[in-house]
Amino acid sequence: MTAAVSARRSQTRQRLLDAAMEAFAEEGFGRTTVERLCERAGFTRGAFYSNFTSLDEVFLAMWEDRSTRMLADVRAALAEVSAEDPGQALRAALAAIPVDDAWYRVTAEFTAHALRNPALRRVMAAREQAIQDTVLPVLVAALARTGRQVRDEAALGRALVAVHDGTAVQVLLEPDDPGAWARREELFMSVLAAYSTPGGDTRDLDAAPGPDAATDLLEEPR
Amino acid sequence: MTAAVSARRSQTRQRLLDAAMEAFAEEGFGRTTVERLCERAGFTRGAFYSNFTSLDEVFLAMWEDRSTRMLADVRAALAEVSAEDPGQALRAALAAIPVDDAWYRVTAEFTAHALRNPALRRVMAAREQAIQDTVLPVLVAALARTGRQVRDEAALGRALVAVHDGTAVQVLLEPDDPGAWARREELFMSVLAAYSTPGGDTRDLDAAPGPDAATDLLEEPR
DNA sequence: TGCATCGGATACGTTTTTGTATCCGACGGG
DNA sequence: CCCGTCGGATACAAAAACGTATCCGATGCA
Repeated sequence: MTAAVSARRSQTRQRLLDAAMEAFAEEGFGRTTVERLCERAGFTRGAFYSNFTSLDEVFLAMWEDRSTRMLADVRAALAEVSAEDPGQALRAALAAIPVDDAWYRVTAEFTAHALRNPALRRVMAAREQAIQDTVLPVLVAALARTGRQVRDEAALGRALVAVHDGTAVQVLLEPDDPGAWARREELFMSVLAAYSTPGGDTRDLDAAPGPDAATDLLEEPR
Repeated sequence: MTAAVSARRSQTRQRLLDAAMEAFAEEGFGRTTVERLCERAGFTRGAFYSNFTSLDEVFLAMWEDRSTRMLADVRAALAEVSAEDPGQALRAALAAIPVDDAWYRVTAEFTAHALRNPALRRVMAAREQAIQDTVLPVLVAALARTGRQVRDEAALGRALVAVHDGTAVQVLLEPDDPGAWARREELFMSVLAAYSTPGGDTRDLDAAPGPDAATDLLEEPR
């Protein structure tokens, strides 16, 4: 009964979600119409309204679907290389979080959308937290293996996400610039270095080098 | 003749552009209709089609208008504090480039749009370059005054822009988190420190500390 | 084999949005 | 003071998008 029939249902639902991803990426969320979305999926509007109630709903469902899948990929990729050095661990994480044209377009619009909707804001914040929770432990462990200690994991996590987002646009906006990728990695490494200290042991925190030290240095020219 | 009459014209044009900014920010570019845009501006569609040919055109014109204005603000703000230390110079620049909710929404969508349109991509790239050209000299000078030298200005410029973009979202997405702003500044300072070396003189570049050093350090655990 | 259910298609009327073609009033020149 | 031009409003027709109400076929169960 519900076994095969519901399988069919979730199949069409998925096809609709996939079509949504395509459509939103190519035409933009706002300019996408229910009709054209259904054309892509090979269904009629009837199917759509049977599975969803609005484009907004699909947007959210699709974004969650995709980013959940992506997070799983990252987890899987990191599980394998977790025993290497920080540079390699970071590169593995970067490789697993693809800098994808289409996905970036969609996420950019979703972000804009989320900035207008508190509920969506929370969804995005939670997702970012999940990404940090996945990536940080591996990175911290790899750093520790080289005798480096992270002082403020939360700050490092946020910094890495910010750098990822910021550099991803640059890379995508200038696909011809070959140096873009190198600069991106360079920045990542710098941040990793700046937010960790060489000491395996916890020395006096206030005196330790790191971001705070940099701030102090720059604040008071001497 | 054309003096007062064209003044009137450019006035309404500007009011339309301002209304576009509002509308795109609140409703999103895609969901904005010519009609509603005109309502905000207090005109009819007639006025719109007399000044523009499509929403896309307005989008571009409006974005260029706003970002040009913003760049002028930055220039003005930096002209005043250029004699201070790097920290203050950076903060001045950050203050002049406002992290504005509405503007961010619009820019996010514009970016997504630009990723689909080569011409717009070039517009955005040029704008980023202009921002870097405005901010970097001041920053480099301020750093030099404290005896610090920037090794790769282009790389630093890109890094700063990336960090700005990346942290701006975070700050906006979590307006309640008081630590967000502090973390943002911390990251900026770290980058500034990582991309400059303490030597006022140019030593052997390959041996100097900095991003490359960090990369090397992390790549080969020892 | 017949029946009930469920997923999706079809068909329909309605509302929005669009773009243009035409009109009106104001302002500048003679 | 009258005329021409220009900016914007009005009016109109066409098209697009919507959401629902209804129908049809397939699948699962008795």
